[in-house]
Amino acid sequence: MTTASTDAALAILRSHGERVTAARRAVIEVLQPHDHLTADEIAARAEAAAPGVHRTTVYRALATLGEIGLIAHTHVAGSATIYHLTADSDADDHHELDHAHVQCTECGSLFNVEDRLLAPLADDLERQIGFRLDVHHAALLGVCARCQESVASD
Amino acid sequence: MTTASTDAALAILRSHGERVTAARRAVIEVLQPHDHLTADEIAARAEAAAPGVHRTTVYRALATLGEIGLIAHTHVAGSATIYHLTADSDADDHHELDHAHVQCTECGSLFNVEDRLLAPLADDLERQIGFRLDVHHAALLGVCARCQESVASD
DNA sequence: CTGCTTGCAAAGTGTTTGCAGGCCC
DNA sequence: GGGCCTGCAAACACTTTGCAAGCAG
Repeated sequence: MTTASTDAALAILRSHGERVTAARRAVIEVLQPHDHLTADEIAARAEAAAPGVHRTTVYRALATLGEIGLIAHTHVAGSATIYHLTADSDADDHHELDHAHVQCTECGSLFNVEDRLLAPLADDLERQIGFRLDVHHAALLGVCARCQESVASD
Repeated sequence: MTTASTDAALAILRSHGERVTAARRAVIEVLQPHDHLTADEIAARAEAAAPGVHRTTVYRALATLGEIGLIAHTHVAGSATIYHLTADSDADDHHELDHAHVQCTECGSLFNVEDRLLAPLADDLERQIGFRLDVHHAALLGVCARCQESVASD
């Protein structure tokens, strides 16, 4: 399950003139089953596939893979950025539909929002100020259903 | 220009059982003319009104004023949170319409987006998953018109 | 072999916390 | 005066950078 799509991703890596290393392979493999991991979580789990991978290396691998477009990241308010594979990186494409993230400022939970819901907004922005919105790049904030009884803060 | 609305804000502060101090007054005054300041920028400018105000104190003042609802903040990707007064805090209410922020991942520029554009999305989220969106709380990311010729990164 | 990648250490942001003293009410 | 606020120092979480050694191609 991992190997097939991982190899596809590595092939893309190579085709961009980048070297295939244990660290980069580990990062991709770790992201396969888990979509919302922080750099530290990735580093921790990568230990299994590539003992000794340093957090620094994970950050650098994430940057490289991100430039190529194999992975993307989402900024979440007040805590670590989360990373995920893009559809491109997954040969099997058994991926769920692309989605944006909304985060509850109370409990921190992340929810997925279908891109479709954000399309009208993106269109408006493009038309009005020429701004090309990337709906995946930052989490939208608010309060989830479960937390709406409690008071608000951050 | 500052004094009138500042006093109104301070009255609200007092009415919440909080003490009115030089540091808190300075934070409010500094935010009056400038809407998008980071904690550090606020601390730097507050020096004028209240010499010696420490960054730490600014953070604590911002937290307190935020809990009361006099100010709000917006998380921007990869850099410092920006703070602004809320409509409540401004007696004169000569405020521009409330707006959300979109940020260019290339040049870092911030743009305002009328809340109106985000209303349909907020409604959808509320209906579908009971999530109450706070459109002001995090900046949306994308690429501005001027930067769209260049390549992308972050 | 050439030089892209890595590991380590250290620095860099942005923000928070512990504690003693100071000021608002 | 009592206790909330402040200043200072230090710690904190996350991320980046410099440099010598290592491995991919």
